[in-house]
Amino acid sequence: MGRQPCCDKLGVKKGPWTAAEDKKLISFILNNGQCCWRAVPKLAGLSRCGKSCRLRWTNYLRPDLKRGLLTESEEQLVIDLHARLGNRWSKIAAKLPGRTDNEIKNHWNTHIKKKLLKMGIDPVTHEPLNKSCSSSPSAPVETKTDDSRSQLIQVNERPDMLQSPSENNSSSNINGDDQDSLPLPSYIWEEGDKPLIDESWSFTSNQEDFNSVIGLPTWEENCEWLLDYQDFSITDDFGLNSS
DNA sequence: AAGTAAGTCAACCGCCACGAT
DNA sequence: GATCGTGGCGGTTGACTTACT
Repeated sequence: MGRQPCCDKLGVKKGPWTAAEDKKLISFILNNGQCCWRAVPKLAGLSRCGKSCRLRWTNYLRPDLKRGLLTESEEQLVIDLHARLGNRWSKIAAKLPGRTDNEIKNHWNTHIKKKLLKMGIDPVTHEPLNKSCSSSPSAPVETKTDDSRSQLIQVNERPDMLQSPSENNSSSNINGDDQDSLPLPSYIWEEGDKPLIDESWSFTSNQEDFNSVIGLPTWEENCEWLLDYQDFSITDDFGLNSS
């Protein structure tokens, strides 16, 4: 029988998104909220598949995303959660507000995996590479022989970190070098636009309280950097006005 | 300066879960 | 209960960037 493709492949654009496409998608979602993704491309005037639109939105355009590298504590949390959950990136991402599963997955594969291997830890089992089965993978406790292990213990002993990962991040500067945590490309926001906080990415009933706890910017803050960013001479019709 | 290797990350693909019918 | 449509997830790819020779 076979499934219908999520969208007919003919005439569907693939590859990197352009600024104009981003803008179309954003303004559509701002005006209509997140509805049936299959219909979004048609309604928004995009030659993209609905899946692609959803991915672009959730992984890149969502206004509540943090950008830039994961902090030490976020990384540690990812390691701990991975030890418990395995490759359930979306579950792990759910514990790190402002981070996407794709981002965490990428970071795991490019940074953390290597780091663990260097430390002599199997990134799959979270066990030391040289000894195979000293303790259960889901319980990284007891041994305090090397750094990473004791770090795991630290996290495990702090279940509070699971509640508010950035609490001990000195959250206002969650990335340490947060300046390079690139903001959402602001060319896509109209000045004065204020994305509606859809329930799907409202974490609590009181977004502001939540943000203040976990270190996410409020909308006002978001708009501030958006406007600041616009001052960096991003002016033309959706193209980046580089240097 | 040019060529190559390694690293990074946005985006795609295929599968699965789940709700509607 | 079976089928269909849709959203979501995890694995993978490939374009691009950076580091190295």
